[in-house]
Amino acid sequence: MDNKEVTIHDIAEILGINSSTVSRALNNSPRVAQKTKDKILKKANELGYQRNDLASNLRKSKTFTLGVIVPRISRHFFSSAIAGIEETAFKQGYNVIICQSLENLEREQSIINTLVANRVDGVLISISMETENYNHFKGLEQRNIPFVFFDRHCNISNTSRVVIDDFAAAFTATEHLIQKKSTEIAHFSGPQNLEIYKNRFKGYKAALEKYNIPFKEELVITSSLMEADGIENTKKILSLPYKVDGLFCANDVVAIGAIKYLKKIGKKIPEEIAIVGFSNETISSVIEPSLTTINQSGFKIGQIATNLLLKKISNDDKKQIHETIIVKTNLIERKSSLRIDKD
Amino acid sequence: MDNKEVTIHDIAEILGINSSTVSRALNNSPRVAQKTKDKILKKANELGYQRNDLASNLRKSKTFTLGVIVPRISRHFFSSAIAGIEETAFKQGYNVIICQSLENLEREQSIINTLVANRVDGVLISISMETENYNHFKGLEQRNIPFVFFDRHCNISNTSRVVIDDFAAAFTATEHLIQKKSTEIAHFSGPQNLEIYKNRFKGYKAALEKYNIPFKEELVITSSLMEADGIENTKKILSLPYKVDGLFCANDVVAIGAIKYLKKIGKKIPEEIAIVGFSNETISSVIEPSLTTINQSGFKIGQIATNLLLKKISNDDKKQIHETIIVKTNLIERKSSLRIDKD
DNA sequence: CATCAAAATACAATCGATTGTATTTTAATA
DNA sequence: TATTAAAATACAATCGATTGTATTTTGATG
Repeated sequence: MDNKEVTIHDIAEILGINSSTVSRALNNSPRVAQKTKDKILKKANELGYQRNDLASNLRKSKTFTLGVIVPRISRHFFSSAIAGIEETAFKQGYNVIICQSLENLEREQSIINTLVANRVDGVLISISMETENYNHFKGLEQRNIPFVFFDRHCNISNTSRVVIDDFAAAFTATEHLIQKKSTEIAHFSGPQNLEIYKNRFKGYKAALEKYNIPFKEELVITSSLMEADGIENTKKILSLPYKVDGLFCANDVVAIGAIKYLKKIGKKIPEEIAIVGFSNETISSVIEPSLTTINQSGFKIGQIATNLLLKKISNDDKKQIHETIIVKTNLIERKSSLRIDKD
Repeated sequence: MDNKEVTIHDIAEILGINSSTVSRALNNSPRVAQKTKDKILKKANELGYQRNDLASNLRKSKTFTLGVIVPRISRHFFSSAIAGIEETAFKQGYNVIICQSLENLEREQSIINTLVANRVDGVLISISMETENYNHFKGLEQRNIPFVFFDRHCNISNTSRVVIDDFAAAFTATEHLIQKKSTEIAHFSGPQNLEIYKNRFKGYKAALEKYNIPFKEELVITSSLMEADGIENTKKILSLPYKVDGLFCANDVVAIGAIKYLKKIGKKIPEEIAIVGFSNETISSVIEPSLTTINQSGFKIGQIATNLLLKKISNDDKKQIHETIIVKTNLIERKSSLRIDKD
């Protein structure tokens, strides 16, 4: 009836043996006789014993816990990545602490502090849109806590990352619009401190160049890529003195904002303007017209990143090996870019 | 350069003082002179000291951590609830560990074990579809770990819960279909071990009764409420020898499956069949026709549940107070039930 | 039955921070 | 300067489990 928790010492005392034997028995050590093990296990169950991981982890200085930091869990890409991370981690006996930065640098830093304070064995990170300084990651490095970036990485040297080829994917997306006869192609880009958006922008630009389409500054709009931004950005490109007939968005959410607004004002998609997004959110196949987009498997990226991290954790060598793994993407062609070829 | 972590003992030794003073200084205790505090803080920063929460929590037997168990984080309702939970918890200095049961009882049990082993101060739970036995919750009770159910609760006596009035909401939804001139109304229900689905079913039935519409067993189909179930269930009701002209779904996901299938085979929504869902997923306002649904504020429910839990945690009295808080819902009328009244 | 290696168990230090109590230092007062 | 209360700091036990080493027990062998 009392509030006190059952410890191995309680079990030891009741059975008249030493707590070290109880500990070893509960961990199924070969140093304890089977008969004793049985006795201890029985009593432990009887008392509802549950190991105190705080004490255990403290002693072992090992938590079998990974921290995961994502901008927000509600994004399809990230929740799939988390699924992949958890699956891989659980299989190898690791637990996962999921944290969302909500695109906020301060929160990202504070999360890292908490994870360090709780002595996680490693961290998987996809950085926030605000993240421009990398001191908090250096902190992890100094403390010898291995970490791996996935998707939204940053350009520190000597880090491991699992990413997609944003440049190539953006190139493909833009090329697709060109092939669908778009000639004035706008691009809704994200914060330029993030490598992924920088690279998507570069891919867009490179595709234009390949097809000798002049690059126009005013066709590129940088924003936080929220749905509301999609609406605002769209208004801007529609106010240009010429007709924009293609749009490549750095994510699906901003593309969906654009589609909603364009539909509202009666613009025909894809006839008047063809649109390609990025990420393949759940909603993208449902909206009408359905959104052509770059598909990146969050699940697979999560799995690969976790395996890489676990490898780093188990690698006792002082010198960390740093790897960059690039995961394939593909273009899913849907109705938002499906122009009937007129030739 | 060495791997060892900096502890208060290291700081103490360097400064030639006792570690207890260092501890008190870092916790800003009034028992330490300001001059000493400054000295200690400076040295701590210099060495990159970061408290070991494992040790601290062990000593204090308090973690300032809440566990949250949801079926899956990708559901809009749950990710909003988590947002509400985190906001409330952080404000009061608590951290949150998010866990997903993936609708799996075994995982739910294992998560609870992990949370107990890590000595969380309290748990917020929305149970899985498989959850039929409640022993793992009793375990929490025995260990004096306060917990609060939200949304998907279970009918154990003496527990706290934050829920919606599923009966009333379902009644409203069904009544709405009746007012829109539906007479043969099907219902896609979920596992009957969950109170919420039982109550939604009861609300559906009660509405039929009020309007003297005969209840038909074959119009109610129970499933896991996934999108694929929506398709299968729809096939079944379409194969009936009479025409079903209304459909009330116990969640949006199954409703979306139904809409997709009905569209595919060319059935007109809402003209031939009017549909109402439940939960107001993000996708529901985007699909065409947009889905009429019951809106439940996950964020608010999360906030309220957390406040209740924190109240229970800080309440040192042995006897726990158990409360049931009911949060309001509302019907959002969209196109899937928008029949032009013909009178 | 003595011997001895192997098996089983006990002892005690340890992980790093906290905290009640004891001791020392400080500074104010007579 | 002696006295003393208050302020500051030191000491040591503690949280609960783990683990290297020491000791005891067991049982097989000559």
